[in-house]
Amino acid sequence: MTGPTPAKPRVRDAEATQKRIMIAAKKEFARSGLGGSRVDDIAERAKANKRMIYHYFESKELLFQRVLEEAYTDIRSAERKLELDHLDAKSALEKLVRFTWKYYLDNPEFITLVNSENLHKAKHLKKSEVIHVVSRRLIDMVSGILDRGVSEGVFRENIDPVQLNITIAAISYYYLTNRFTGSIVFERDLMATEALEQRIAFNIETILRMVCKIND
Amino acid sequence: MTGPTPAKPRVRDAEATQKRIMIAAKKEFARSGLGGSRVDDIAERAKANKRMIYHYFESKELLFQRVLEEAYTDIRSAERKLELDHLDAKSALEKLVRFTWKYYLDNPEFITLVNSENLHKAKHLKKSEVIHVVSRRLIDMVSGILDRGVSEGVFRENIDPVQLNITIAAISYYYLTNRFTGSIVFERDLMATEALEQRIAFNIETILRMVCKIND
DNA sequence: CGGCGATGTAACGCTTCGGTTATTTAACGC
DNA sequence: GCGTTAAATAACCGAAGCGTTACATCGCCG
Repeated sequence: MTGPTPAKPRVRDAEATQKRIMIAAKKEFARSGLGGSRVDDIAERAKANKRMIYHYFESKELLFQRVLEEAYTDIRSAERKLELDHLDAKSALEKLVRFTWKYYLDNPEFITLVNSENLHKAKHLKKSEVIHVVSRRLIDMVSGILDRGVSEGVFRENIDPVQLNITIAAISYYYLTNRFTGSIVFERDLMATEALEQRIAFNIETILRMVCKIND
Repeated sequence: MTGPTPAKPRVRDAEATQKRIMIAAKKEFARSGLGGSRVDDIAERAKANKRMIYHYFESKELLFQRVLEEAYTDIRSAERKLELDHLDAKSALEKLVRFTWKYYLDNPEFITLVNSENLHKAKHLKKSEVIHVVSRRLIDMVSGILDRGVSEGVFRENIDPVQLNITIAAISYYYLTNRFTGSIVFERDLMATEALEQRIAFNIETILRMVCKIND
């Protein structure tokens, strides 16, 4: 990707400018949503000119679509790198739950982008081509773990992989996206270190008790 | 509140106007978020004048705060009307899970308002006085059910009522707030009647398996 | 080395939006 | 009925905000 001439410093670099715009846009969209973000702010943050945004991305909405697509392909690609196949089913599932939690925690912009997209009834994601390919692989992964768990005799039968997938995401996603109102409603700092540790432990237990035949 | 003269029809009715503004604002804020909503649109929808909004509510933000507060007191008051005390612990918990699901389903604006507030880091809810009172009652309610379940010998001990509360909300909330992107990612209509029935069943099972000592 | 497309800058235009001012009109006590 | 106060309207203002236009400059290839 860096090309055959990495030593040659280019003053004008189309690729680098686009990347800076994407990174800046992701941050801005995550901070303020699609409607709340300002194109001028994105340009400034990207150390680029507003004209460049329209040159490379055509419109604010198309830029948002690109950012959103990248966010989805990024998380799906990280999931695939987990290499869960060589683990026993229970360990694989626990690792997936842990991964999901940590990914949301480390990449809070993913959550905000998805929230913003749902406020717009997924009109941008609808136009995306790649989304189906990467999504199917995730479902297949969970489906595979479930099947393996049944063969091993540790998981219950006939669990819908989609429902499980949604639940794994839900228990981490909700906690983190609503951390501000949640900290007020429940009168405790949900982002304190011990609170976070307590939550991931609770989440693992929730999922394992859901799928496992026997619970200690 | 209606006063001693309910039969007398008043052309100018401060109370009614304020109520119309609140209802209109709730719809608009739910549809577009705080940033995406337009004060003019709220005024039009309320069949009032923009000046009236500023007269009664001072600013767009304070109007949002009032709408948000009302949304919270509404759901908490509905929860209290459930009368779960006379039920056995397991039935009470199942009823609460069903209620939460149905409430989010019937009042989608609650979810969008909370999302919008979290995008703003709960700056409006922070200023609210009533929120703590109504929230504490919810936690006490779940805490009571858990205690009763332990006495009855059906629930496990030492389950954190706050974590359980969060999880009950999460598994319904996430499914519904992300129904648009979810329907694309999972390639099925998450809002189809059978899909909704499947989900509530899955959610009840998730919660009961989490707290119950023995699962069939 | 010269021209041409790709990369970049700056300033502007037209609309929208939150909030205000000026003005009108209904209700109600006296 | 009449004057005062509260309720309501409409026209307006300044600031943003998205997107464009006009203009400059770099790099590359013939």
